[in-house]
Amino acid sequence: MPTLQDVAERAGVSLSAASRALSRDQKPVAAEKRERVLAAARALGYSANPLAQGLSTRQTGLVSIIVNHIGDLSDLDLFDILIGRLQDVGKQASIVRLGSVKSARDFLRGSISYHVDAALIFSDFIGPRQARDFFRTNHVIMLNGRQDSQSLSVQPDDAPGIQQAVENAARHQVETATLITGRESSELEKQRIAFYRTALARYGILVSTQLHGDYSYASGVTAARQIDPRHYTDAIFCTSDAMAMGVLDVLRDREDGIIPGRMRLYGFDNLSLTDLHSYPISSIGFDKRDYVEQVVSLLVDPAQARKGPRHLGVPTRFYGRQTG
Amino acid sequence: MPTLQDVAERAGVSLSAASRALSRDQKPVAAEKRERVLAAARALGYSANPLAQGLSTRQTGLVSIIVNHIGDLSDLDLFDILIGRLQDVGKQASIVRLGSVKSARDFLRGSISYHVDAALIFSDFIGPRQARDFFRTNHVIMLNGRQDSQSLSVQPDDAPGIQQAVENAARHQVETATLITGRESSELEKQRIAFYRTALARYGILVSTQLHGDYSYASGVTAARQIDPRHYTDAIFCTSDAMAMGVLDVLRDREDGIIPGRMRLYGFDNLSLTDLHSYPISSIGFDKRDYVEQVVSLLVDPAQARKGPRHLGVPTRFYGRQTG
DNA sequence: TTGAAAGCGCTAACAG
DNA sequence: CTGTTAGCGCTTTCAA
Repeated sequence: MPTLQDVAERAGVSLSAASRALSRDQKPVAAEKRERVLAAARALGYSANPLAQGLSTRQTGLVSIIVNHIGDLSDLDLFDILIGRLQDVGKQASIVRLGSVKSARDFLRGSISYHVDAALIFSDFIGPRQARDFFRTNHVIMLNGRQDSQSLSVQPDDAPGIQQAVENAARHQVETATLITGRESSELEKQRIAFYRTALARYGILVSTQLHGDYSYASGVTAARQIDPRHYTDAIFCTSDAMAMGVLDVLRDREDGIIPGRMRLYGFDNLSLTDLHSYPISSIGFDKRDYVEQVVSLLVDPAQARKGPRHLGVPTRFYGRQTG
Repeated sequence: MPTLQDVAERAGVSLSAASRALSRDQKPVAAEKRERVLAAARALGYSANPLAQGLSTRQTGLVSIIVNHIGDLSDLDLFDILIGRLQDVGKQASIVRLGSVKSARDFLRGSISYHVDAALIFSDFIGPRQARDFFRTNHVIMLNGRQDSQSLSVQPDDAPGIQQAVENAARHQVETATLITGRESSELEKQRIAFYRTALARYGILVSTQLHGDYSYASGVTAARQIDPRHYTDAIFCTSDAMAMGVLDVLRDREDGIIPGRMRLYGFDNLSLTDLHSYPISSIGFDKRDYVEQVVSLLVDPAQARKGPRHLGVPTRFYGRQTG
């Protein structure tokens, strides 16, 4: 592998001149010299060693994405866009799956993830304080809904989407609703439930039942089976599309049937799976590209990020499909 | 951040002694000295800088996963297991999404991915020769079905699963079948189609039609709409589950109905989505954990890998569900 | 066993 | 603008 030294020699310049010529920011180099260096680099097939660069500059070009595990359907669409955009701005994505790790801190400390330019925290195992302790970079972006005054974060604003969904229900004469939620341990989920209840109350819709799941398809199936058919309800609001899918499949099997007409079903996340003909579930979600842009904006200009608003929001909206 | 220097000073030993004491392989150090070093490291909360280590050892602990894009449903289950196992063996996964990159080579050269311990090629944009050119490591594992005598690879063996699926069809008196395939530009797909045709011929099942899709749900829908209802067929074999899902949704809407009874439907990939009640599609697939173990086995012991068989296989099998 | 010292490849002060 | 030089933090000879 050719080194910068080789390039410098071939171009007949000093090491530092070569370094400056190849630097991505404008450094003082005679135009003619720069040309010779670039030519030499090209001829040799030179490419800088990022490890050596990182050792000097403390920048690795790596961004860690910290998740519990992947396969949560709701994340997939997002990650593809996110990783693509990271690459656009010259960053590499490294995925850390905390689910299979005993101690997150020890694991991270030993790995290159400790030295990333930024860490994007999706895992709800990690709070803002821990996150700062877990990474050498002070550039941590909380995306799990947890945050404090020091941290940076991007968060969907659930209120508008929920408001729109409930308004849609009201417009269709819904009078009583069932709420199927996820883990109430999460602050985010608590807040979300509050939004639903407020919006429903505003339109005079009665919450007849509230059931708990864990966001998964299976838990949606379980919850739906608990709904007493004699206990009338006009609409079911789920805090994840996966649960709504489970609910839909159970309701289809029941003789009293469902949609459209008898009952309305609303999901959450706006998964691309809801485009499948068998799961035409009305949902609530945010624009993924918009969200990713917010994240990237915090990433590309750390200084700016520290001055501007630290907590960015992305509005959700209602996506109507057959079930709502 | 404490450095090795700090640890050495605190322990009252030389830099190199500290290095040896902390090394993961057995290096000659007096037992008592080692203890002091370890204690000092613990006290200081020391953790080695992987960049500096990498600069010396040329090992980064990073493994690149090269894909076209993520979101191909068939990969998701696999990646979760893969990333988890990589972490188990002390490697970090970095995902490179080629879809959004103009020149793969230039992109990789400039990034830390060029210096990874190993590269796992899922993207079918890259052949074995290019792969060797694209990474500094000679440790490239082809997982896209492309390979040559020099490369390492892991590949599902499609034959047994296809054989079993066709046998299942034959046992249920299937006499004519429709084949819905993906891009025939791929060698892998060509071979797969050959397996289907051979197996079908063996049982005297006639292939009445062959249609082309691109593995996606949408293309399955399109293909299914092209099937002439008057043109009788007992079974449809799709080379992806996503296409089979599209087919199923179209057939459901048709008055002549489908499954069970009239027609059998077989997918490919054994997606976890086929566990959804609405898509109970019989499929063909391999054991994901088994597959990942093969990959990891090539990874952990490079020397061994170079001696043993370079091309590892994982058998597929038939997974019966409602449609088959 | 041990420690001094020479790198690994690059960047950034610093003095011209 | 330029070249010299001192690191970045760690591993690994090499003599002792």
